[in-house]
This record gives sequence, C-alpha cells and structure tokens, in this order.
Amino acid sequence: MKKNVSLKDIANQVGVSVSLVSYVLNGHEKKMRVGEEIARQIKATAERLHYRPNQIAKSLKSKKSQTIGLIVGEIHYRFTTGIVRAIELEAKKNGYTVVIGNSHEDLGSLHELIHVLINRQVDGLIIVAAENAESEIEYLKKKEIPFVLIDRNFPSVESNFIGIDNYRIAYRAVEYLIRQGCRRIAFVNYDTTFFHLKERSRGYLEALKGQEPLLREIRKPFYEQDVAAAVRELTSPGVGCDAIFFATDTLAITGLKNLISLRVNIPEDVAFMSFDEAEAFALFQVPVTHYRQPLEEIGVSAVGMLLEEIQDGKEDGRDVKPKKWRQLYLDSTLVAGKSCRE
Amino acid sequence: MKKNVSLKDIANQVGVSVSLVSYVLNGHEKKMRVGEEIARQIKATAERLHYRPNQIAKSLKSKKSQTIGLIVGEIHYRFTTGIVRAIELEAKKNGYTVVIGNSHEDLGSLHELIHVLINRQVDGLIIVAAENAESEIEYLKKKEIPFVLIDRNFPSVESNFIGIDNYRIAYRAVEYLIRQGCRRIAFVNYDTTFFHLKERSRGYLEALKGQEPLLREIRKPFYEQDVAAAVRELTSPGVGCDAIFFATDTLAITGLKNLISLRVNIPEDVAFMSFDEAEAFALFQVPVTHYRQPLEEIGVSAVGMLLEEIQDGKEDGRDVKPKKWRQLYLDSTLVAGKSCRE
DNA sequence: CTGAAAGCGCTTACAG
DNA sequence: CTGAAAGCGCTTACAG
Repeated sequence: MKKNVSLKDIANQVGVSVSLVSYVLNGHEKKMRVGEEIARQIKATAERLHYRPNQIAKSLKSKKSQTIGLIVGEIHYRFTTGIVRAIELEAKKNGYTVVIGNSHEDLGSLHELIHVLINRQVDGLIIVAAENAESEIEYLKKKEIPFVLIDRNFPSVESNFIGIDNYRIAYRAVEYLIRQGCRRIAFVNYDTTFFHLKERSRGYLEALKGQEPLLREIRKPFYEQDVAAAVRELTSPGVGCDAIFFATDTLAITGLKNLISLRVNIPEDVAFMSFDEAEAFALFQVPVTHYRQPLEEIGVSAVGMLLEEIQDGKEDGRDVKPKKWRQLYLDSTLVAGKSCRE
Repeated sequence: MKKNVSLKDIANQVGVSVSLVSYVLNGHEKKMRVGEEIARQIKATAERLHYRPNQIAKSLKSKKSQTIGLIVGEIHYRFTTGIVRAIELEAKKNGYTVVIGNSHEDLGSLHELIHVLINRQVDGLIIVAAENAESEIEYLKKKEIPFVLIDRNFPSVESNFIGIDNYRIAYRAVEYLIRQGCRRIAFVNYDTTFFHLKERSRGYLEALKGQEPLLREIRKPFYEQDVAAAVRELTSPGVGCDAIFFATDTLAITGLKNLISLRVNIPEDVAFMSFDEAEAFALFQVPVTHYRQPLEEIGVSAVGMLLEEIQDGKEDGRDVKPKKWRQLYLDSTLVAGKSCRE
C-alpha cells in the first residue's frame, strides 16, 4: 500500500511548519490569522497531493472518531434493512459514519462487537440487543458510553430506548380481529425471554376478553418445525381456530408457507394477521393484513438521541446531575389487507 | 465517557515501564525474556483493570487495523444478506473484523465510502461496485490498496474478482427453458452499463438459436412501472410469449407480482424463470424455478483472496514482480421448481 | 503571524 | 532482563 500524504509532506513542500498546515486545513486560518498567501499555497498543495487526513491519528488525538456503531440482531431482518438506511442518512447529515455489526442474535457476538467497536473508538452505539443482554447494557452504563437501544429493551435495566409499544399494538390487533368477527384467535409467538415479545403475548391475552387463549410458543432454534406443527394443530378440525396472529415477520412467513401447503383458505378458513411487515407478502394471492413499524422514524430518532447523548457526555466533565434516561415509544400503523375477511 | 485503562496505568500499578507491559500483553514475554514474576503481575493487573488495548493507537503505530471494509450495493439484496455472514465468519476466523458500508448503488456514495474506509485504515476492501466505478477501481490500484471485487467487474479494468459466469448461466437457463418446450422466450433485464448484467443478456440472446429475441430493458429508476408495462405487453394476446426469464431477483419479484395481478397462470400460460433466488418465492403458489449463486463460497473466497493480497502487500517492499490479478468464476446451481412446466 | 513542543496510546529498536 | 526514547499522524496551548 502506497504511503499516504501527511501534513508533514505538505509542510515540507510549502516550507512551513506542520502546525500551520493543520490550522489551515481545519479551517482555523482566520482564527489563527495565517498569512493569506501561505494559506493559499497550503490549500493548493493539499489539493495537488490529494491530501486526506488520517482519521486514525485524528481520533487518537481528539478522542472522537465521528463514527457511530450500529449493532443489529440479524442483517436480513426486515427491521434491519428498514432501519439501516435511515440511520446512515441521518448520521451522514450530521457528519458521522456508521459502522454496522451483526450479532446474529448471539450474546457472545454482541459482547465481542461492543468491545471491538469501543476499542475502535466509536463515539456511541445504537444497539438492537440480543436476548439476556442486561449485563452488557450495565457495562455500557458503567463506562458511560453513549448508547441507545432500539426495538428491544429490558425492564430491569433503565436505559435510552426507542421502539414501539408492543403491548398496545398486539392488543389493538386482536381487537381488530374481533371486529372482523373472529371468535377463536390464536397467537403464535416465540418461547422467549425477550421483553418486547412477551409484551406482544400480554397484549394478545388481555385483548381476548373471554375468548379462550390459543397461545402457541415456538422454540427459536426449531422454529420451522414448531411453526409447522402449530399451524397443523391449529387448523385441524377439532380446534375451531378462525384466526392466527403471528408475532413476527419470520413467524408469519413460515406460518403462511405452511398454511399454503395445507391448502388452508385465507381468510375463509382462517384469518391471517402479522405483527410485522414482510417483503414476501407481496407474492401471496391475498393482501396480507399486518402492522407496520415506523422504521424510518425509529432510525432518525435513534441517531438524534444518540448525538445528544454524545454531546452531553462531552460537556459534563465532573458534574453531578444525575443521568436522565429517555424512552420513546412510537406507533405502528395498521395495513389492512384482505387476509382477515375485511 | 470514562477513561479507558492504558498500558501506562498498568505500568504505574505494577511499577515497571510501559514497554514491559506491552511486551507481556502481546505475548512477547518469552522472546524478550521478561521476568516470570513480573510477567505474572502484569497479566494479573491487566485482568483486574479489564485492560483493553486501544485499537486506534495500535493501528496508528502498526499501520494495520485488522479490519476489512465491505462495501455492498444495497443492504437488503438477497446477495448482500447471503454474503455478509460468510464474510464476517471467515474474517473473524482470521482475526479480522468487518466494517460494512452501503453504497445504495450510488457512485458518489461508493467514492465517499472508499475514502472513509481507507482513512480509517482498513487493511483491505471487498467491494460490490456501483455502475461506472472504473475510476474508483483505478484509484485503488494506483494506491496499491488491497481489494477484491465481487459480483460485478469491469472488462476495461483488470482486477481481482470473484463472481459467477453470467453469460454461461443465462445461456444454460435458456437451454433449459427450450428443453421444457418454450418456443418464445422473453428476457427482462435492466437497461444498464453493468457488465455482469449485459453478459446475462448476451447469454440469453446466443442461446435462443433462431427464436426471435424478446429482450425487454427496464429503466432502473422506474423499474416498477417498466416491469409492469413489460409484463403486460409480453402477456398480451398477439405476442405469443410462452416464457419470461428475469435477470435479477428484484425484477423477478416485481414481475411475479404483476403476473399475479394480471391473473396469468404459471406455468400454463407462461413459464417463469429467475436468474437469482429470492426469499419471497416461498409464498408463491408454485415453486419457482431459479438459479442459486454460491453466496457462501463467494464470501469465503473473497476473504481468502483479500487476505493473501494484504499479505503480499506487506512482503514486497520495493520488488518489481508485476502484479497478478486473479479472477474466480463460480457456478450457480439450478433449483428446478414447477414454474417452467417441469 | 509562525514554529517548536507536548501528547493521544501504542510498538519496538537500542542501550545497558 | 528492563527502561528511556523515538515515532505513527495529528492537534493545540504556548512562546515569540
């Protein structure tokens, strides 16, 4: 790899000191009252040599990297692809670059990534946490590293958070199904310790209003076979289930595949509802009724909150004002299709 | 943000010099014959203080960051999600971290990302290039920055490359359609300067063997309306088209949506073939016939090739042996469904 | 207006 | 066996 041109190279060319070059190239020429002609020469030479500052050196000195780390649960989730772009654009607008890390929903990888990113001096983190990540969050708090959780939070650990009100949306979805005339509504969720997912079950259960619950919990590692089994069971004659509500897009798609191969008619035999959106719904013969998270808004707000956090961190020094954690709950919107007998 | 513990902190605690600490913590205690007891103490103290080396400082000194940059065309492509995991795992196996950048298929963003990543001292780049990126590639060559292109290459610029043989696969796909009895095969591709896509058209055209070509070129920015128009036209009475072959997964999905809403029966009315795989195919009533790229293998090979490149770069110094660029063409496999009257 | 110097946290040849 | 010193490329208070 060819050597990059450094401040020193420019200084030598022009015949001035490195400091002057630094001042001029950082736009401090006015403040430092650098000679006009010299400033001109420095800029011209920098241009001619295609000077690019070494960010590594810059951030070693400044303790700031103008980079934010984004750790996602899995790169191919609809949630991820929806949020990445918003975060990147918003970050760029503010002069930050985004570095993405992929935890594959694994706590060990999350731990690893957090440290890798901190050691590379990201200025802050936006995190879609993995299951049981409480201690990782505590660590970030202890080290006073600016961070914002999105999508998933932990009731036992106060922190900055942006996401949706899972309880409320699940509740409203069931109300909607009831209004469509469904009288035996099943809910297919993961068997999980994730708070945001448990909130969805809670919303489902409370909205049932006397209907007998049909909650089916799927083991994540075996989700394909478990969903298949659940769908088969729920649509079998004795059960009388007339609506299946899936707690995530992955579950919904897997469920739909199984419903298709079982030749279940939607919505005639059972109504179908998904908590999340999925690209794949477009190829199903019936428009699928689902809720849509405000991914764009989550991303933009997360960057905003994080940058404020970074800003605060800079100012404080040794102040004693107690830390204020902020939570922002946004709303999902109903996308009414024709899969619930609308 | 709390100050991180540095080598100096450890040195002070133990009462030795920073150099000793550095030697021990980097595993050079044997080579440097550091006193056993001292080494023990240093390690214990590092442990106790949860020492984590500052990678920024490390790479400023070593000129190596143990990071590779991956620039993708668009984060939500099937190609991207398929390749990211393989690249991350393979990189990790070799002690490298992957930083992902998203060009959104935009040449300006690609340019920007290349520089951002270089300035952050990535040791090398794996790039899914945007259209007309020749000059960016030339720049990398000139600067002797290790890089490997994947998926897309430029016939006018020699470089390292790993991808599939687009011509050959398109050719074989058409042969397959002919064997299924299709006599009027259309091909829907982008109107593009991308070599890999033009190769697909070339493969299609040459395999037709006397059939009159039905090549439809879609303007990328208007692909939804253009695909809709093309599908409508191709399936209209006079045309007699009995098979549509789509050049990418995005085109295929958009095409399929339109075929569905036009109530075209697949494969009875027209056969349907896709050059690439898509998750969404799973929800279509008929298993979709398509080719599958060896994404895993592309990712693993790309990391391997890049690391060799990085290694070479280190060794050379001022040698004169001319640069050898390597190309690796892998094969896609046919996934025969039932959308081509199989 | 300009330059010499210190320092960010690390590595590593060199001297002892 | 161990420490002082130089240097990676930059920033910035300080002196003149």
